[in-house]
Parts: sequence; structure tokens; C-alpha cells
Amino acid sequence: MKYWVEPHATEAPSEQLARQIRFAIANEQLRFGDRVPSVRALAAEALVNPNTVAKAYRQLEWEKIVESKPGDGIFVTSGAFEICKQWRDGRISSELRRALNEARLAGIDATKLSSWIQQLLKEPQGAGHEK
Amino acid sequence: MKYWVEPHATEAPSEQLARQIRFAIANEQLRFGDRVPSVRALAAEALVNPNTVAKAYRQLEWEKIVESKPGDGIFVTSGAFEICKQWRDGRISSELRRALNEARLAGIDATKLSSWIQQLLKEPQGAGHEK
Amino acid sequence: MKYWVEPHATEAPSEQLARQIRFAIANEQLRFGDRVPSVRALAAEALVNPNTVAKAYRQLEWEKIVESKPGDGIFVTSGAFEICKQWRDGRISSELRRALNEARLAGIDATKLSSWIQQLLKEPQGAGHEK
Amino acid sequence: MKYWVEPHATEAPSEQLARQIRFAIANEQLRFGDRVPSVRALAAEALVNPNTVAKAYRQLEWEKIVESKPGDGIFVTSGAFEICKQWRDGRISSELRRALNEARLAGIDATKLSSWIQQLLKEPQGAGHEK
DNA sequence: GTGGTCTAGACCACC
DNA sequence: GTGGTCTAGACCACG
Repeated sequence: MKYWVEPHATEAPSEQLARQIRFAIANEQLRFGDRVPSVRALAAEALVNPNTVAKAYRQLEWEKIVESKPGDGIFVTSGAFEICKQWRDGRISSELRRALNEARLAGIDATKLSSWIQQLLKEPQGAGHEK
Repeated sequence: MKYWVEPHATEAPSEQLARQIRFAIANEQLRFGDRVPSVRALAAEALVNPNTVAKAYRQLEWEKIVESKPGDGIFVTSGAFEICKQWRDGRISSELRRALNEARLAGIDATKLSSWIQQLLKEPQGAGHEK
Repeated sequence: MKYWVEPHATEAPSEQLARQIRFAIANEQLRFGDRVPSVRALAAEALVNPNTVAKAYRQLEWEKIVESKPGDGIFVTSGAFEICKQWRDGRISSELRRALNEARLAGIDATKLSSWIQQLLKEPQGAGHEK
Repeated sequence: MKYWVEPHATEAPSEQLARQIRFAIANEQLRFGDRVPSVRALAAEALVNPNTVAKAYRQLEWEKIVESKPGDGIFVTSGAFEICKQWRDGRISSELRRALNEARLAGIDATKLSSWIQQLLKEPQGAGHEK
């Protein structure tokens, strides 16, 4: 799993990290009992300050998605999978709804919109991310 | 045309307003020479501080989309339509790309994704926005 | 004597252990010349890392409450009883003062406070601790 | 109302501030709709870093005790009083229980303990705080 | 003025 | 090594 942060995105860096962890759990790339990346390791990988990672984990902790064992690490909880799967579905569907609604409000006609979507769905999109 | 602001959206209030103006121009709901709503009127309608509206207009002015005639009002420029249409297409396509890419990263499989999109495209979505 | 650690208490684990040893000496459950539990034994009993126990003993040694005889064990010193008795009285009285003062600052009225204390003093409280 | 922080207490500074706010609400010194001290003002009064205050308020916010209106201030919610009253009673009673239980474990006999408590309850304790 | 976020770096305690 | 907290200071956006 790769984690990264787009520094200039509208989504705050700590939110981006929290989201990526939730996705990884919903994906079963991280499972119950797994240790999530250490604060310092993730900070180094994502090129952010350790405090930013700590904030993301703090958020995930009170969502009962991870559990901190000081001096040991931070671990995926037993309920995390369900929480993250639901969160992911709600998130994605709401993002799609927002984008489609915005397109409509912007006056994009249905034909053009469908053709754009078809094209975007076919895009390879590679293994990484695009800005 | 209705303008409104979602106070808790990730998009800043002044950005929401600027975007809605750009869409209105791309839609030809506002045309070259039209007077845009006054700062106070728009502030009242969107329930935001006049400073927030002023900031949106400052941005649009800087983009040569509107032109301020002190003591008279703020008007749509001659080049506005082209600028806004291009901005709109870029914006919508990038928002769609972002949403679809996020869905992919979230591990939503293609079938589920297509079915979601079909369903969302059929939604009535009313005439305005739903809060 | 039983030793244990509440992992989520505000008092650090090593402090909890040191305190329990001091209490045991003040109680004369441990006396001059007695061998205190070995680092490993205490670590196993209290379910903590041996380093944590070692730290507690280092502290007690520095306070001249115990004395390490390398290759033999760790022993209660001759002055330990007096030191621990004084420490205990200061500690308990200061903890009580703190709790009562906090109650006052919290706006608990004197009647309610007295009634709580009466009730708590009557509680059986068992022989050990309740987790 | 005065707020202050004991820098060397076991309770973290941000926790001390959060507690004092909860007490003030339980006491009805702060009521529904009241604006709590601004981050910067409270930081100045309590001689801590603004981030520390912000952390305390963040905590209170997700306990639904206060509500943040960015650019305006932070306000006591409608449910805050009940939440804080319950929190206060639980907190005080548990602190008292802890102190009394520790006294028992420390081997303080009941007579001595009662006499200490009587004495402490009579202490004036002034208007401020004691370290 | 308000709160919110991030960066940077220090200190502490536990493993 | 681990997480947790605090300090300090910068930047952003809204009122």
C-alpha cells in the first residue's frame, strides 16, 4: 500500500491520510489486528509532519477504527472493516452525486455528460494517482 | 437564478459563489453587459457576510469575468462567456475524474460503480439544490 | 501482596508499581531486609514490560527505599519504613485534598459531597482492586 | 470565571482546560448560547499555547458540549448542561472513590481517614487554587 | 477580530 | 523503536 498527500488539494492532509487508511481497511488491505504504519513512517512516506499523521490517527481512533497501544503501535480494531466499508460507500456515492449534480447545475447536457463519463471510465488511470 | 452557500462544504463560501456566477455565465443565464447582483443583495440571498461576496467578485474581476463600474454596479465582460465555458468544462471534467478515480482507489468494483452512476443519472434532482 | 497496573490510568505504570511497593513497606507487608519481587516476576505479575519494573526499582533505589545486591536480589533498606510511612501520609492526604478541592471547584454542594463520602466509606471494596 | 493551568500536574493542560469549562457549564456559569472564551484569550489567561486551548475545545466539540462557528466564536450547545452535570458527578465521585480506595490500600485506618476528611472539609480553601 | 490547519522541534513514557 | 503532548509560529478564510 502506498500513501501520499496532495498538499494543495481542498481536502486537508490529515483528512487525506485518514481517508486512505479507511479505504485500505474497506479493501481488506489492512485487517483486524494489523498494525498501521507508524506515525513517523507514514509521515516520511507521505512527506508530511508527524503531527499531521497523529491527527489523522486520532480521528480514526475515536471512530473506533484503530486502537493505540502507546509504545507498541496503532492497530486495526475488530469493527473497523464494517465501519470503513459503510463509510466508503457513503463517501463515494455522495462524491459522485455531488459531481453529477454540479454538472447538471453547470448546464452540461446529458449527452455530453454521459460521453464524458464513458470516456473517464475507460481511462487506464495507471497504478498511482494523478493530480 | 438562485445563489446559495453550503456553509459546511469543503469549498470555501466565496468560491462557491464565484463558481455559481461562472456557471450562470457559461449557461448564458448571465450575458455580456448584464449587471450581476449587488454585493449586499447577494450577501442577503446567500446568507453570508458581504465581505465574502466582495471577495468572490474580486476574484472574478481579476479573471476578467466581471468589471466593476464604481457607483454603478458590476457587469459581465465581453470575454466572460468563453472564459466561463472553458472553466466550466475543465472543472466538471476534473471533478468527475476525481470522483471516479477516488472510487477506483477505494476499491469499488466497476460493476457497482456503473450501477451507481446509472442510478444517480436517473435521479430527478429537482430544480435547485437540496440541503 | 498483589501488584497490578492499570494501563490506562493517568499515573504512569512505573509510578503505580513504585507506589504499591511504598505502600507495602508502610504497611509492614514488606520489612527491612525482605527481598522484593524480582524484576521478571513483578513484570509477569503486573503484565508490564520488565523495563517498566526496572524503572520503578531504580526510582526506589534512588530514594534509598530498596537496595540492589547484584546477583542476589533487591532488598528493603533499614530506613525504608519511615520514608514510606511519611510518603504515604503525604500522598494520601494530598490526594484527598485534591479530590475535595476539585469537588468544591466543580460546584458540588457540601451536603451532597458529605453524603457521597459517607456512602463511599461504607462500600465494601473487597480485598483487592476492582478492574 | 477564572481559568488556569497547573503545568506540572498529571492531568494534561488541555484536559485541565476542558474540565474547567465542563465545570463552568455544570455550574451554570456558562449557559446555552454563551460564547466561551476565545482561543487566544483563554491561551493568554491560562498561560498556555493557543494550540493547547484549541485542542481542549476540539475535545469539547465532539462531546457536543460546544459548537464552533468559524470566524465568530465557540458557543455552548443546548445539551451541554446535562452532559456536563453528568460528567461532573461521575468524575467527582470516581475521583473520591479512587482517593478513598487508595487510602485503604495504603493501610490508612478508618479512624485516621475520617479525621483527615473532617479536617479537609473544614479547610477554607480560599477562592483560588492550591498547588 | 474569530477558529482551523499545518510545520517544526522538544520532551516524556513505554516497548 | 513506539505514540502523546506541548510550544512556537505561520498561513488561510470568514466576520
